[in-house]
Amino acid sequence: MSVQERKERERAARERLIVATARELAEQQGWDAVTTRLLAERIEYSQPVLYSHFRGKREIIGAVALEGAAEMAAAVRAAVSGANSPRERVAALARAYLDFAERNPAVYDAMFQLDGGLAFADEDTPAPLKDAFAALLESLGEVAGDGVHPGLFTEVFWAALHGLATLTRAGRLPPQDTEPRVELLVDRLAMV
Amino acid sequence: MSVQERKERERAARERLIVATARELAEQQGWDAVTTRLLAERIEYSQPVLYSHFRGKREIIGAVALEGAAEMAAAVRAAVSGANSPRERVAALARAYLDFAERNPAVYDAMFQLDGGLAFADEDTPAPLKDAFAALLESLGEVAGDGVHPGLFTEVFWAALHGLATLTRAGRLPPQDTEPRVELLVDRLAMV
DNA sequence: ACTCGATCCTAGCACTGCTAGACAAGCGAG
DNA sequence: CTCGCTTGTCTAGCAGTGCTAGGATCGAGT
Repeated sequence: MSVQERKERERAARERLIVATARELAEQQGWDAVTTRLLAERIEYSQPVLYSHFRGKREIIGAVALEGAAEMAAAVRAAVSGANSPRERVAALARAYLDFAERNPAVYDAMFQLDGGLAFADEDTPAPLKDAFAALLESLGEVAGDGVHPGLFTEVFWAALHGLATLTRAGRLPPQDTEPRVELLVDRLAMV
Repeated sequence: MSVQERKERERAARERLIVATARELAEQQGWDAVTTRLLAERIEYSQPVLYSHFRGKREIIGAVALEGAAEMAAAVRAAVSGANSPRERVAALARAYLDFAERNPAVYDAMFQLDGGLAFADEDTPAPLKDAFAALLESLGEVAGDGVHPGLFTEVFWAALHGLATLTRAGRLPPQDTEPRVELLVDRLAMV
């Protein structure tokens, strides 16, 4: 069975290569440039190979989104761990979130803007997505305030961050005032 | 010159027909279904006619977005006018905003999600967009709180609403808890 | 060494946004 | 009333998209 195991390993490696290449291409030239043809050429295989790994382009986007969710969760947790007061934890979380969105715009798009065919806020939501939300909940739950459901508070805070991230990146908000916006958001929403 | 005037009138009418049909089609079947072919068929002209009115599909989306911005501004102002306390004004504004996004998802997408080729937060931003932001500013500026720039406060509040609207509609947030989310947002952010 | 199944690629389909060039309709001039 | 000409419209087609059927090829197990 060693042969089969090797093939499966190689296959898994190729799948990772597809996802990594798609992500790289999207970050460099935007998701519009991630055509199945160009992606196939970059991984040095023909188009149909992509479809032996994924149902279609949507699933490739979804795979990038899952990868991004795991990274974002880690980034948020790392940022939070360096702060000691609840106020600083929330501020660090907000900055880490917006920073991630700014540095990985294509991944952020894959997660929230594009259709990756992923289920959200559901029982069959993929684990990385649930965990990313959990990472937010861990720090935000403690500042929800009396009588406010931590989950609900996290949703609202997250929505505010998401709004700032998308509107800024789409040119709807001038980018220079990000820091005061974060300050305002944290000061008002979090009960410290 | 009467002949030319008539022609210009007819041409303007056809342009309105294009925008209205695109919007209708998008609301019914989503923007993916708004292909230039189908749109042309619906208005009972051939494809190139579309390109004699707009540079391309982007500009058609942009036209829908401008129409939507005007309507949203009106909806917000109408909702606000019925409330007397600042607290109620802000709450009414928030509900009107989210209500508009929910009832006109395709228009909302044209405004904020899709690329309509419009300039934002810029000097050559089209008037309807500036006015829509002004409509928000009128009611939100008064509850910004001491020492907080009204424009900055409006941006943050708007971003929060935008986040709630998009995440809810994309299935990222369960739709039933919209009202408590609005309550939380208004209670915390607005200084009344 | 050979068979046969897994794996991959070539070629192509239906569709997209967009455009060149042929064609017809309707205007103003004689 | 007729004739040229501008203006407007349509047919046909291009290049590119996601996706797939079917044949070629390669390699593992007998």
